[in-house]
Amino acid sequence: MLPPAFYQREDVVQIAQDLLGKWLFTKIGNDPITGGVIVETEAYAGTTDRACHAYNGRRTPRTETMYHAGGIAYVYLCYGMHNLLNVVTHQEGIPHAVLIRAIQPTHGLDLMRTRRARKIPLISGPGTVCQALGITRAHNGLPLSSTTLWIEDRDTRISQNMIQTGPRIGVEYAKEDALLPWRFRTLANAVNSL
DNA sequence: GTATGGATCCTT
DNA sequence: AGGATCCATACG
Repeated sequence: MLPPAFYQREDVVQIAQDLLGKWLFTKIGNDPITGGVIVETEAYAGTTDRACHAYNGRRTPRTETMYHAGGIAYVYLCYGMHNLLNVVTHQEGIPHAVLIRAIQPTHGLDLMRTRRARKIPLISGPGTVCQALGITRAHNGLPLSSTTLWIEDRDTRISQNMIQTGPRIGVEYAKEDALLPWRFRTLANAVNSL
């Protein structure tokens, strides 16, 4: 389990990179454990980031979760049909978050296949991650140290030169902030050698 | 109260 | 390239 201090650091862009190689798990009800290694993330930097839901201090029932202290899940519905999982970071009152975009599955593959009704060599895309792991808005606000949803550090190392950087997906409306290189993903060969 | 569009995914 | 699908938000 990662300590609160990991999530509560100031630099959400750094945390987004540090989350690569961490292990994300869920245990929903009586289902077996499902999970895998985080291989793609995006940073969302609060009130000054046009792509962030909390841009310009927007504070609504939905965004409220991001204003909590780092170390909990922010789950919201996107495009009317997809749950998206974020890791809340920074201190209370600062609405930073990291979107989990993809995992390399390791645990509970059969169940994840059932949930997705599809093949899962690598679970790519934030909507499909939640689908495979059974994450819904019911998990919004849950600590990432809970027994239902948690992140572990298993000393999996992703070296800096195995991380690819680029602009975030689907945020064209964010004008100049859409160009920020705040999307991070591990190269395929780094993933295969896990 | 209504209108608008989205941190997506899948099929054509 | 486009349709699905509906909540969250902004506005009046």
